[in-house]
Formats: sequence, C-alpha cells, structure tokens
Amino acid sequence: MMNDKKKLTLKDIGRELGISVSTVSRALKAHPDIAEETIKLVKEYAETHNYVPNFLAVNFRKNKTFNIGLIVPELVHHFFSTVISGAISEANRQGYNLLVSQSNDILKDEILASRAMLNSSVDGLLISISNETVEGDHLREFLNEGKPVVQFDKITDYLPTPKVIVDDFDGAYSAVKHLIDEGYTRIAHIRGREDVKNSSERCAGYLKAIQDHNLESDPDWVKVCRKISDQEGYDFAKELMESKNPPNAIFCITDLVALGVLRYLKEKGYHIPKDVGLIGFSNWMLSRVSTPQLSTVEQHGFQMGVDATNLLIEMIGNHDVENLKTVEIKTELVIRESTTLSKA
Amino acid sequence: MMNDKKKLTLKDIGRELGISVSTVSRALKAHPDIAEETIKLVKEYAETHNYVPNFLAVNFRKNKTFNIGLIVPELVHHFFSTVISGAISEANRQGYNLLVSQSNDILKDEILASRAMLNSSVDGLLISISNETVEGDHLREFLNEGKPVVQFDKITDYLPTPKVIVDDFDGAYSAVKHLIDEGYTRIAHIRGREDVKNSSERCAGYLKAIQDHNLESDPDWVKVCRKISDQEGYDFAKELMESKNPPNAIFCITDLVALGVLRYLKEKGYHIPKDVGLIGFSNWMLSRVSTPQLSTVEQHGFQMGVDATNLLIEMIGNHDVENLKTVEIKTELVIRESTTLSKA
DNA sequence: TGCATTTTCGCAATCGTTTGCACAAACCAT
DNA sequence: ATGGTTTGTGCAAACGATTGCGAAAATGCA
Repeated sequence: MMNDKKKLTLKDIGRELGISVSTVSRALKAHPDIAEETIKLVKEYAETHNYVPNFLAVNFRKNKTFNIGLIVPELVHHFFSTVISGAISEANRQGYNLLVSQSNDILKDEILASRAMLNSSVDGLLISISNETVEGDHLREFLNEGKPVVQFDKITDYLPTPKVIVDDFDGAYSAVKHLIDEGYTRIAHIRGREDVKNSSERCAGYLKAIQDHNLESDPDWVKVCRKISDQEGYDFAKELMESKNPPNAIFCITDLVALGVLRYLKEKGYHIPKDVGLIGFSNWMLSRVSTPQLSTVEQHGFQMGVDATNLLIEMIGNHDVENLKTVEIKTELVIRESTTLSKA
Repeated sequence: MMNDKKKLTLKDIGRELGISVSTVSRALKAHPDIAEETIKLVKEYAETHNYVPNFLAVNFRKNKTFNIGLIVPELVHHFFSTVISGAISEANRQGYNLLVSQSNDILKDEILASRAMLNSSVDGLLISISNETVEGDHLREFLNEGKPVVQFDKITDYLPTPKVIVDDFDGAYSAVKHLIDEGYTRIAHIRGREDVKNSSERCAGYLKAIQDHNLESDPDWVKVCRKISDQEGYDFAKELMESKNPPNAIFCITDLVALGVLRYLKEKGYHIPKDVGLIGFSNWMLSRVSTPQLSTVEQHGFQMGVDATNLLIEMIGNHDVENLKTVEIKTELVIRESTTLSKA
C-alpha cells in the first residue's frame, strides 16, 4: 500500500484560502509586504495540513542543492572515516547533506566520482585526492562552473583552492623529538612514497629533528613503503634489525605499519620499549588496543572534517570571494607504552 | 576569477540550430520521431559545445534525484564503513549517488538525519537503525511518501520493509562449533545487549552449538557488554578467568571485545591458543594484525552494502511492488592463530 | 493527380516555487 | 476634496527539461 498521496503545494493552499500562490509563498516566509493577518492564516493552514515545500522545485529555482560532495581515496580507513564523520556533523549543522564517494586511489575512479557529483549538482566539493591525481582537470570543472572545491589531507598545489591539512612536519618532528627525549639515539623511519606530500613532510620533520639534536643518521634507516601495509612494516623491521647498524627506535608513517614492526619485534623477542622504541602516526584504534600500546600522533581528523566543511560552505555563500587560505591543523603527541623508556 | 559561465541549455542549442527546444530534447535521446539527420546534427552540436543537462531541472521534472540516503549508527566503524563502501560502489554503478549520515546510536539524531534526507529528496533510504529506535515513525514518513526503505544489519521488525542481514545465528554457531572441533570444552561468551537483535542471535547460536554437542554450560559464562568496548572485554575476561569455574575458550560478540580479552590473557601469562581459545566476530583489520592473530567470523559487509543498495534501487524502479524480502548473508569462518589448538 | 499515410517537427502546458512589477485600496496631509 | 504615499495583493514570467497533441511536409499508392 504505497501511500502515494500528492504532496500539498502552494497552489493548493492558495486555492483553499482564496489567495494567490505568490501571496502564500511570501506569507510563509513572513515577507514584510504581507499583512500580519494573512501571514498567520497561511502559516496556520500550512502547519495543520503539514505543508512541506517541494525541495526539488526550490533547488531548481534557486539553482542550489544544499548537498556537498566528498571524495576520499578510501572509505574503510580510520582516519578518513573520522574526517567524514566531522564533515557530516558540520554539514548537517548548517543544513547541508553530504554525498560521499571514494576513489580507491585510482585516478579513473576519482574522475568518475567527481563527474557523478558534478552532475548530481552538489554545491561544492571536499576532496582528498588519490595518489594518482596530479593535474586535477576534473576538479577544475567544478571551479569552471563556479562551484567551490576545498582540498584536505592529501592535496595538490596545482589547484587554486583552499586546503585543510595536518601539520605533518611538526607532528613528525615532535614524535621524533619525543623519542630523543626518552633517550633513544639511533632512530629509523619507515616512510611512504616520495610523491605523496604527507609522507615527505613527515620525513622532513624526522630528518630535521635528528639534525637539530646532532644524532647519528644513516640513509639506510629510511625505508619507503609503497602500500602502507603492516606486512611492509614487518619486512622493513626485519631488514633494519638484521642490518649491520640496527636502530634502537623506529618512527613509522602510520600506526598500521608500526603494528607490523611490532609484530616482528615481538616475534624476535625484542622488548618494547626497552630494546626498541616504536611510534606510529594517526592514532588509530589499533594503536590503543595493541600490546604494548603504541605511542602515536593524533591528527584530529574530526576537526579537519569540520574545518574543511566550514570553509566550503563559506565559499558557497560568497561566490566571488577568492579564497586560497590553507588551514593547518596541529597534531598532538599521544604517549603510550611503546616509547616510555624512562618508566619501563 | 570565478568562471560563472552560463551552462548551455536546450534553448541555446535550439536557437543556434534553428530548431525548437522540444526537437532538441528528443533528438538528444534519439526519439524515433526525429529524423536521423537532425539527431546527428544536434548530438554533434551538443558534443562539441559540451552540453550537459541541468540535472536540477531534470530531477524536478521527473520528481527524482538519483540520490540514495544511507544512515548508520556509527561511521567510524570497520563494519559499517565496509558496508558503505559496498553501497557506494553499487549505487554509483547504477548511476546513483549516496548521501551518508550517522545517528550515533541516538534516536533524536537519527530522526534529524532522516528528516534532512527526506527533505533533500532522496529517492530511497538505506538504514541500520540505532539502538534506541523501536517504532520508527520517522521512517514511516518515507513509506508514506512512496519512498522505499531498506533496512540492513541492525533492523526492527516493526517496519514493513525488506531487510538485509547477516546470518548471525549461523555465524556464531559455526564459530563455537569450530572451538569445539579444536577440542575446547568450556566455552564462555561475551555478548552484547539483550535488546539488540544481532547480539541475541549470536548468543542463540552459541547456546545451540553448546547444547548440540552436549558441552558443559554455565550461566556465569555469558557476560553482557553494554558498550562493546575492548575494556569490557578485558574486565569480563578477568571476571571469567578469576571465577571458580574458568572457561578454556571465549567467543566474543566482536573483535574489539576479543582484543580486550586478549590483552588480559596475555597480561596474566595465559598462552593462546594453548591455555585459552579465543574467537571474535566481524573480521576487523584489528584481528588480522594482533598477536596472536585472532580467529573470527567474516560478515561480508561489502556484499551487504551491495545487496541492500540493489534491493532499494529495484524498489525505486517498481514503485508499487510490495517487497518484504529478507536477504540473509552467510558468514565465513576465518581461522587464525587464536583457536588453532590442534596445530599449536 | 488526388488522397491517405507516414515522417518530422513545433506549440504549449507542465512540474512548484520565486520574484519583479503593476495595481487597487486605504491612508495621510494639505 | 485632491493629490500623494503607504500597504497589501495578484499577475505573469522565469528556471530547464519533458511530452501530449496537432499540424506541416514528405511520401506512398492508386
């Protein structure tokens, strides 16, 4: 019994009340031109008869959808889902809905997803680009139609849009500084691909911290992950520890990789944090429930989602404002068991 | 330099080509009434001038948005984000976009989210209800407007909608049977709240397996989590193992809880799987990267997202079809180190 | 050649809401 | 009373695409 009852329209109300459609429309938004009396009459009728505007018509008329698009490389990912959570929260608060899609880190998929969103007429786009995205012509299409784009986390500087990013450099620096403060002297880093900005920033922060404290550094102590998997962590840990010059602490690009490292170290009987210090990045749930619990760097993903959404909605409002601001979100060191040598 | 160039409309094309709007419209969809020649002409013009229909207008006219709403209790959750991933994939494949929102397991938020979606005019809704949802009047509003709803995972039988669920009973049964096959005889269960269907189903499967194999059972072996946290797992493990009648295997409602159990057991020096067998549910990434790796039950969340979306889109097509089918997705046992006593 | 089809296209209404403008009624001041 | 302002309302166009219907042009057949 699909109850396909026709929805009430302005025309219906006008007919019933013996007034014109335009008056009804204006009365409902309490336009100053309309008599108080009429406004009350209309509003009451609308209320009791449960009038709800046809948003398809409104959107069409206003050329606005109150929908925002969001594209991430991967949805099933602690950090990104946290960002999305923040974006939804803020979008809803401001009366917007969020359309979500993912690129699987494949450019072709990202283009498809963005086209689908452009078509479905979102008012703006939040995007964390795929590893394969460089030029981003598909994103320019948004700008060409006057629809704002805000990049977050994984960004490209090729596109003239505002950006919301984590201060990766600083986060990495303080993670490594923490290791140093705890007394570790031979610190390795398992990083991500060179062409991904976040991973380069973190690596730079790592190097700077080492340098600032005049610690030994060894090119062989920097390993490059391609897939950011725990298995890579395991394998690189093996490589590092079996080398002629093994480190006594490892800073990993992300918690998952650190967990792989942890697995290797425990398997070989190393004591953590006594023999080897270990710190990750991102503060996934993983890091809190592992044994020992992993020290890590909180990225405030929720806040990133909120900020990016805010920026975007602001731009949707002021169409003509050229906004190229970059918001940098400060990280926060989360110290747990895997690095607290001083208390071990 | 917001490039607010007006988009090309049918009217523009008609004017340029000296034909009427209606002919242009029909030509673009190769209507049989239109001459081949005209069709080619129009299509070529549209192509080279990059015509793209104004979907706001189309949607308004057709009273359809090609958007689907999806609401889950929690977005930052391995299982749910996996389901969403499947839903997005299938929705996009069929030309739909997915609007995502979350209820935080709070009824009030769920109502807000569903209203927002109803307003923004989705064509249908996928929902996994919050723990607080019982009657679901806010979901009836969808049905009343002729918009189909499909429930998945966390469902209520009060609503006349199709459902896609995991065969929790069977999954739990086979998990426990696996423990039994491995030689465990005293099996405890840490379950979820009684008023949540999934957790009751799993508990029922557990009990049935125990009973079918004539194993000892003890009411004190069934513990009830309220928040499904790892800390609860830790605490209940302590309770269980310190009791007068400690079990030698534990089946947990979810991997996270199992991880808490694992933490306790390792802390107290129990060997897993030799001293105590441990199996979780859901196959989160957590379970694969813990030490020892956790046995668990794969729920095929991605498939659930795909199936639910499929069902919904089918119903959007056939508005009048009364579809109350329930799709039950089979689970799959994932055997890892934490239960393989026979090989330990 | 004349009439009946068929082919091809345009007119105009429609979806529901918004909004510029005109206009009538009511008011005020001179 | 006259002219001018204020107040309240309605008319009609507009947004862009779709579609039923009618009509002109082209074709077929006798």
